[in-house]
Amino acid sequence: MFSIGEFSKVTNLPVKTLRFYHEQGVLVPTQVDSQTGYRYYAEGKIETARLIRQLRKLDFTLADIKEILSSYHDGEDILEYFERQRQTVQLKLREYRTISKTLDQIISEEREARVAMKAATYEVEEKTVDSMLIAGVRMTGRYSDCGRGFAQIGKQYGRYICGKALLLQYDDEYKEEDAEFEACLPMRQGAKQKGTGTGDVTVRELAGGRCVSLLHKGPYDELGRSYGKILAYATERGYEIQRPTREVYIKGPGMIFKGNPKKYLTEIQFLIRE
Amino acid sequence: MFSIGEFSKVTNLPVKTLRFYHEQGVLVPTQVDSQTGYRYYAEGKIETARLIRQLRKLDFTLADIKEILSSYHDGEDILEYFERQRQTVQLKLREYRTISKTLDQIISEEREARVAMKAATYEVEEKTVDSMLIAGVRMTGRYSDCGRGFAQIGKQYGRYICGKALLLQYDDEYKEEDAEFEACLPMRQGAKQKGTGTGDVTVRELAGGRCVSLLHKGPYDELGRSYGKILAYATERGYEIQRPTREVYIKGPGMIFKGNPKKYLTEIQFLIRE
DNA sequence: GCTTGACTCTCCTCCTACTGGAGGCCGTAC
DNA sequence: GTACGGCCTCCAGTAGGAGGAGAGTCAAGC
Repeated sequence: MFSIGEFSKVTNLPVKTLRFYHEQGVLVPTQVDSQTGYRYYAEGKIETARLIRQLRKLDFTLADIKEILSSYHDGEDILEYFERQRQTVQLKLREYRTISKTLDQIISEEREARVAMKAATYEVEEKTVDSMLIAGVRMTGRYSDCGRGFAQIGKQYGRYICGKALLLQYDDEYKEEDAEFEACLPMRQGAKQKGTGTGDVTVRELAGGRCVSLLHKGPYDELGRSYGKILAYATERGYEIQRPTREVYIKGPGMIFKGNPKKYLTEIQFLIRE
Repeated sequence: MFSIGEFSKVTNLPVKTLRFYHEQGVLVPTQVDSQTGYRYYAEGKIETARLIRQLRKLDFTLADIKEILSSYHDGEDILEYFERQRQTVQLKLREYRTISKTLDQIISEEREARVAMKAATYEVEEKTVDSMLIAGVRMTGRYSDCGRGFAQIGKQYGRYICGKALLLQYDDEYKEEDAEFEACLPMRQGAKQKGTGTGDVTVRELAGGRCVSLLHKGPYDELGRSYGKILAYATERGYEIQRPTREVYIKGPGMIFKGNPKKYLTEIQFLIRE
């Protein structure tokens, strides 16, 4: 017979835990001195303790363990317990996988935005953009409603998204109310048109080409100034601007944080005919 | 201003939870009626509530959320919180992955054993065994000490194990005390000799071939009877038995459960020269 | 002004699997 | 005599709520 302290050393279970297991009826001492209340464990209990430790490592609850220990003598229903446990664990696993992915995405987005912020000159530049696969929703109304479009794409093609949101503007002039635009998200290869073609989300290749580009830092209602600047640049050089023009949301109100509008970063792109 | 019930509907947070968040100082109502104690939330709190929900979905603790919410106004330390959180989540993810794997392994072993139990005829059979890659520990002593050998292999090559444990017996006769045997575990391709060759664990190909085989059901100390049976069969047919002979532990005392010795299943294999 | 039913309040307990600590009993060694 | 180690019970706390009791409050209908 072991005293609780000795048994604790033998089984690697803390004394507190042994007392707790006794209270819960999971691992009952062989004998309890009715005078002193001292617990004594027979040698055979070591095996039970080992078993409990193993099952706890597999994240079984104490209630399950108690059941397993009692039904264990009978027969072979053990497999069922393990299968149920596997289900439980798989569930948690999936949860954490999702969380981990989301966290990774947020972190890398934030990092990219930070790099872009550092490298930005806020001067008009000329560069080449590649063509890319996009999913887009054509809308008419206020620009501020574009969020609904992004949400719709996210819902249908969420797992294909592979870059920053952009907006295609089809109007020749600035319109407050009935603007024609398209909310777009870049897609990974493999994204395919899903809808029946009721005109909601279309997946297609967006052509690239030579363009003038300007980074705008600040809230969206100050975009006008930057548009003036880039337009002046293009006109000065006699560039012919192709519709639709593009806005790329390098850093805006994210999924989690709305962030500070003064730190929003938007790239304006005018594709030009050469 | 919303009452707690209205705010609950707007934010999809249970009333209980809102009260709890108030108590914890995470989401404090805009105003509390000092007479009635009624909580009232301004519209601006909806955004905060949404943010808290998102962060909870990412498994941040309430304490973290409280900190994030307060430091959020200042600036950009947010990334650090997310990185720490990712670490935490990765840890849990790894834990559950390990558990899930172990559970899968136990379940499939148990299933296999059950199938073997059903299909078993307990008659001597002739069959062909394939050659396989094994890790083995040569030992001298009692058979019952073989557990130490398996443990040693498990420690060094645990992740390569891909089948049932087996025992090679090098003696010509049955020995109680100074038996010569080797505890072996089948290895996946890719397992390579690790040790410096002090003679502990060796990894090598174990040749296959034609053999006579008998399934023994019951405790190990009753193996003798089955050995008698298979030996009689081989002698009768004039087969020449090759050393070492083999025992394959189809079902024995598992990692978790010792199980009922009466249900242990062991295959005896005698390779024969043709 | 009164009643009724829906809301809301505080306070308590419960969940899991322990951990930490206070205060006290028992036996032994010095 | 006392210091020490081992053991006991009981209480509190952890994270993030859920469930419920009993009492007060609000708004609408009569």
